[in-house]
Amino acid sequence: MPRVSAEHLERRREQILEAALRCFARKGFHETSMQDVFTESGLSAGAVYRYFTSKDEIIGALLGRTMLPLRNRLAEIIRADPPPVPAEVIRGMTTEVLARSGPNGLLRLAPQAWALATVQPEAAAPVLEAAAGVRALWREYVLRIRDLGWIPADADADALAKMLLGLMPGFILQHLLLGDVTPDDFARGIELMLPVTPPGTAHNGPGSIIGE
Amino acid sequence: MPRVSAEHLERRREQILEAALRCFARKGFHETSMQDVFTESGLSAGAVYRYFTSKDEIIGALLGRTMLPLRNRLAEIIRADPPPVPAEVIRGMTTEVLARSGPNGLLRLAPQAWALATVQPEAAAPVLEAAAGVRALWREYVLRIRDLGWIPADADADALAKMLLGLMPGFILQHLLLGDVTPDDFARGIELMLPVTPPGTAHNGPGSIIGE
Amino acid sequence: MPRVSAEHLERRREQILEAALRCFARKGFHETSMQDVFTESGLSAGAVYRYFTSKDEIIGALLGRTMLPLRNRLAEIIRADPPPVPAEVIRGMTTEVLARSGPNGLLRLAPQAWALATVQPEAAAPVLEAAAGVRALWREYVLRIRDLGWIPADADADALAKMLLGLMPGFILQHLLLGDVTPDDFARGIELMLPVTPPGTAHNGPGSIIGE
Amino acid sequence: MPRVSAEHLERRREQILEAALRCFARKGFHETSMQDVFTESGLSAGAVYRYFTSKDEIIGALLGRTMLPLRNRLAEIIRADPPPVPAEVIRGMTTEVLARSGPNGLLRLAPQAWALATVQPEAAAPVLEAAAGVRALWREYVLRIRDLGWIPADADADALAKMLLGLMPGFILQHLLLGDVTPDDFARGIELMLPVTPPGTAHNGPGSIIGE
DNA sequence: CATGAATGAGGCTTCATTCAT
DNA sequence: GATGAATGAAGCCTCATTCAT
Repeated sequence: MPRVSAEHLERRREQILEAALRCFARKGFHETSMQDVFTESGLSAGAVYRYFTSKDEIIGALLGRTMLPLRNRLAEIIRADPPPVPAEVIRGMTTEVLARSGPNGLLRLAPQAWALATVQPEAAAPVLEAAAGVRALWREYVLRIRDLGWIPADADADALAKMLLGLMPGFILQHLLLGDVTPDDFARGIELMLPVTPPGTAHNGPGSIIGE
Repeated sequence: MPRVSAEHLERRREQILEAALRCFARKGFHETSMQDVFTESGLSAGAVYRYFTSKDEIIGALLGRTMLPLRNRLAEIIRADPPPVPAEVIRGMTTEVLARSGPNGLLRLAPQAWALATVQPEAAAPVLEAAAGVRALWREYVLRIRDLGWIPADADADALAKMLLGLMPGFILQHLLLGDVTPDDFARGIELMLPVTPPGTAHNGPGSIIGE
Repeated sequence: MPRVSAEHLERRREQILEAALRCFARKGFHETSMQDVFTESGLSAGAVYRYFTSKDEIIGALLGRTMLPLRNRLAEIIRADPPPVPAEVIRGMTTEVLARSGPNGLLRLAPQAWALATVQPEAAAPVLEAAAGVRALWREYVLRIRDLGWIPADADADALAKMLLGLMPGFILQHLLLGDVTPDDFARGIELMLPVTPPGTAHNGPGSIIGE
Repeated sequence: MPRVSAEHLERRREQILEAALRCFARKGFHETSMQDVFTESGLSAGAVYRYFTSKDEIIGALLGRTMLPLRNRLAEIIRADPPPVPAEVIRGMTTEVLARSGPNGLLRLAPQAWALATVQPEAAAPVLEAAAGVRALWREYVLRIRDLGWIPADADADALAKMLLGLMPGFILQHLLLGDVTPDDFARGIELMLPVTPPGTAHNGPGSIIGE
């Protein structure tokens, strides 16, 4: 019964990863013991080790996913036609951050993923990949609105992509640590800084993409 | 060697803190053992524990300082008269990041500090304080240039401060992890987004503050 | 070897406790390292710590038992019908001391238990309880022989119980330290001091006065 | 200046021993660190180590003294002429125990001394010596009252001495641990057990020796 | 497949003692 | 003589991982 096994295997892995995510979000990678994961997942040590060969593998499996919700959301947002103005993209992204920062939210792991990547070359790979992927999307967006003439034709797309990407950690951290930032704060900030108005549209350009 | 000066004591604390910083920057808080710190500092276990009562206390002493170079630099930059344009402030800050990200650079600890604060309430205090302090400086800057008429009089100073503060983690991370961002990238990005031209000045406004 | 019986668990606890007892009897609580206990028990550190959360808990588990053999023996002795004369009770108790003072004898721990209780409030509880329990038995015995008319009806049962209880530490210490006391010594001493003869048995009834 | 030096030396030693006694009485030998002794004595590490070569030496110096007050008192009491009756001797001794069980009282160390002697051959010597000395005094007393005809001429002096000596640890422990025994309790107990009435004297024989 | 008891290296910290000043 | 900073061995305990059942 290969299919059933594979399914079962996958389901178990998910069960473990979700339990581990809750633990890690609560206590951090190092303060979480495997015992915590066993307890949270309701599985035994042997069971968990049947699906993952080590704690690091569990962390690794989670590491790559950390930025996934943001990446997916960004892809979705910027590929709308016509594309939203920058402020709306930012609003969409920050709203996503809020939605994914709960006890089960992958984004809770983001700061830990960054810290780990800073210090463990082998842990860095999935994080770097994710970052590069998000950055590529920002670049795609910048190119698109540059083509649309919303920003100067000689605007440095790479530099702008780096900066826009760079906005997200700051929002995540301020949300997680200070808890007093809203999507509106960043959206308004961007609006002020990059007050794009698509030619021939009303003052606010395309409508909000939130909940779209 | 008894009866030493208070100065000597302070120097020892610094010696330990610097050694610990190097270790932590290299391996992270958790992967660094106290033995590593003893070795790196050239002191014995007993000596180190004469000055700090625990590993956590060493981490704590470092945590509060992590953002200090940025904070000091920002204060220095924004209080120039006349104040630099945003792009130049950003250039100054990002340049500072580069300067303080070496093996002894406190900023190497920033991501770990964030991660820790996310997960350990008692470690969070110094980090939050530091963040609040830097944000207050950004706010001060925004108010100043708003008063100067460089940005609209109805600009939301708080929101803008949050966004500008939010730029720094993104730069730090991209520098530490991807290593391919330059002060120029962010400065140009900002210039594009917030192309302030102080009334009555030449195109580029106040000169670069780098190296000032 | 998972899924073992509760009985197995209990046996392991006993195994550890017995090993610890041997160590403690030999070297004392403080001079015994946990490593000693691991070695003596033939278990690993992790195994021992699965059953006891700390060295103090092991000591505590032993502390309460220290006086148990004496308490049980005393209960057994005094509840005989008719009760033995005081000298015989003392002989029985001191004989028990001798029997339980070997390398595995709980009584070897008694002096350490007393010393610890003297100095660590949290360790005192089980010791005090045990002492109170034994004293209550002595009081029960005194009341019983008073009712039988072996001692004066106005004899202070509490005072006498305190004194009889007080005899045991002195025997234990002299046995453990000087090694030259026998049950006979104390039995004869008591016989001389409290020469009870149940009425109708011999010519010397209770309350007979020495030197008369 | 040899005399001054010797005096000074002795005074310092006493200062240290008294401080150590307070510490040991409070926390026990092992829980007391040398640092505690430095602090309590107001001396530096170097100073203390000038007068004692090790912690064990300090403990040893105290160990021998532990029973000294009892021994001295017993000698004083039993050598009165005529000797007090047993109940009064016991009353005198237990009263002494009460007087020497305060925070500076050497008797506070007795249980620890016994425990240590039980386990460390080299620490046992002074304790055994002290015990033997006190026992010899009891024997002397027994012989004396036997000669006076207060107890049967064929009474086993050694056995009785062992038993009387054996009473003291029991009183000390009950006082230190349970705190509810009085000299009266033991005196009355003994009176009941060994109601000596010196021939030709009033009911109570020689008066109380307390405070004599 | 699952269980969970067992392993043991390694982490943090204490503390008696020394010795340069 | 006095000081107290420094030493470093050794202690207690945790925890990722394995494997007999």
